[in-house]
Amino acid sequence: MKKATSFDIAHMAGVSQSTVSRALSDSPLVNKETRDRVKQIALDLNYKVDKNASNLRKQHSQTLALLLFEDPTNDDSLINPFFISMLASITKATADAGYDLLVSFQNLNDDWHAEYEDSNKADGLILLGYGSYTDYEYKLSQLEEQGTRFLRWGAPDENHPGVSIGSDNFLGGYMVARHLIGLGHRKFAFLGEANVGAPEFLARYDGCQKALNEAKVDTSSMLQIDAISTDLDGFEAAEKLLAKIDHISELDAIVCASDLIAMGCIRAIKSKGYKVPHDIAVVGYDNIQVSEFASPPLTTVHQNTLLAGELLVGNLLKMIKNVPVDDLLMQPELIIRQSCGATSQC
Amino acid sequence: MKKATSFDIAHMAGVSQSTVSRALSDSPLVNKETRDRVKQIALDLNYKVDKNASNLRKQHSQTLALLLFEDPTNDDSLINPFFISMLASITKATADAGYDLLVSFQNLNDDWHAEYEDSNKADGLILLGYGSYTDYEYKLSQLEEQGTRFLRWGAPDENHPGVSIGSDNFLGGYMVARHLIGLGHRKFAFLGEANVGAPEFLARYDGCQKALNEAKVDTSSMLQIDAISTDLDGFEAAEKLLAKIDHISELDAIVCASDLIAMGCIRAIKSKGYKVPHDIAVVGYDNIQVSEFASPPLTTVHQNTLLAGELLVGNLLKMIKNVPVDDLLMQPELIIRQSCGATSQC
DNA sequence: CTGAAAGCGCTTACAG
DNA sequence: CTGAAAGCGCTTACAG
Repeated sequence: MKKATSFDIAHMAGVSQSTVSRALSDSPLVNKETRDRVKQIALDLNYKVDKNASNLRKQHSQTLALLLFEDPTNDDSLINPFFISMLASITKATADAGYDLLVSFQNLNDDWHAEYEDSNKADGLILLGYGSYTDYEYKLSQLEEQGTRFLRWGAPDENHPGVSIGSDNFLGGYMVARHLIGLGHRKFAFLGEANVGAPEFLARYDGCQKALNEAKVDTSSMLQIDAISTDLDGFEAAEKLLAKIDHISELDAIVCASDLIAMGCIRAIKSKGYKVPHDIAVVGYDNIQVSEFASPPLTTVHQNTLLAGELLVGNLLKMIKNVPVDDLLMQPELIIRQSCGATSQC
Repeated sequence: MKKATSFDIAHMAGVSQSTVSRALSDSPLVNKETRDRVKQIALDLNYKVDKNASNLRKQHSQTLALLLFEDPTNDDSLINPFFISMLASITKATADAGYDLLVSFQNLNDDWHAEYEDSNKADGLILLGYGSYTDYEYKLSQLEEQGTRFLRWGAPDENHPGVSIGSDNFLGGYMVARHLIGLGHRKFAFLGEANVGAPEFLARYDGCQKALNEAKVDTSSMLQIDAISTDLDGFEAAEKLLAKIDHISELDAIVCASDLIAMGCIRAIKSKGYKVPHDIAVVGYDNIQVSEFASPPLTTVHQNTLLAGELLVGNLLKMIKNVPVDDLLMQPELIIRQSCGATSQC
């Protein structure tokens, strides 16, 4: 059976096709009785407005595109749990706004910047990725040049084109260190890259440093080992760290740049026969689901992904309506569990 | 700047608009030089074919829709990790096939069945949901009646309309029990719903029973406590279970219908001062990421989500091309870790 | 309140 | 190998 068109409805209702279109879009221009009749027939025929035709005519798609890209050094079968959480909230917020969501995993090398808005597949883009945006800053500029509406998840940065929404990683790192200092810890190590290639991690590291400096803790000999956000890298980084010291007592606390790193770190510590937090405190970042079930449960920093998704979608929609929008920095929240030694049940 | 159209390109290339269209779609009908010239101009202008126009004309959308729905009794901010894994693999497989993916979280009550294909937003649907399909069997029938191409994730079932791809939960449950029996366990309990409302769980339960019967284990007094797939429900179900017995030695092994249930179960056992697997073995199902980092690491059943995604997308694409497609049952895989007492490091 | 008409930007028979 | 033309199914000025 061929799909019904607005002409079919018009014929059956004894009105013009224009009237059908108006009735179906609840135009106040059409007589209530006519409208109800048309709507009933549409319902009976299971008629749905053809989106392609409608979008072509209206010159927009009523859909948003979510471009997810991860550090290609990561195993791509394993999506960062934090992203997943964002994905879920963006999906929800998009649906709530009456838009469709096109989801796409992008390789950093692909020609992703061009595909979506230009072809009218989406009215705007959300860019979600870890790591340094410098790698594809050129692409962002191009996006902007083309007049594409896009919003980036990440720290606002004057040097980057476009507007962004991000979580205050500096503050998060600061909060973590303040908390550990308050618990009496003084000898710190940091696991995770702390360079411009990983701006989120670097900000966490810097925030940490600030708290230590404020507390007059000597950080000149503070150890830092690179690790990307995986359990395995965390494990290996912790092993390297442990190999560098003579005795576990040389360290009070290990600040990990992410929960995944912390999970691996705890594994490595345990495998050497040490106990967390008895021998050493470990904290993570992200509050991924695993962190709650870790042993011991991980003290970490929570980012409100639900709010983030709503903000991302809400502001992108504003941009599409040509409402100017500012960068946004969200406040993280410290989640205190057992791994730092703060609670009794260790 | 207004977006370039194929007419603009035609004008600049000094050819007709038809030729531009042909050149851009690599039609062999057009002279190589003409084609190259047209393509170069398109590149210079950053021209992209308008999808709405193209789709309208071709009468298909080159996109697939993924409809995710969960048991509404679940907290909807928490997506089942197994789904997430499926989502990732479906996204990838869809992209590999050159299709776009529309993602949507559905409420079981919504009018989801009608929206997608009828409006030409998608060429086909993938339905992904836990629980019983009987609730919305009517909607599936309607989908079929309308000639919508759709594929369901779940156990093939003669009573359900449409074709499905699923994992053999009965076999998974059977494998788990066989393994535990081989380890010498005889006194079993099952945590998770085992009724028609949760067909996946029921199949796991039944498979378990079969192995026990084959091994001549008396199952007449086997305890079973309902739980949906959350950590909290697992915790509460385990507490109920523990309250029903006089001493932990009355139980050898607890088979949990999902990893999330198992996580809660282990927490409950530990909180009572017992040790897993020393005092009692616990196994899960799904092999979600958490299971590996659990303490002790969880013995569980892995479902190959990567393959599942490829199969789902591949077969849906076949259906769209009117190639007949059969139901598929995938083989699960037992993942042996410490929680069952099989490995030394307990 | 309603209808006839134009046009969104393509693809693809049809004709040469 | 190329072009003129039709038409996909809508929405929305325009005219009444």
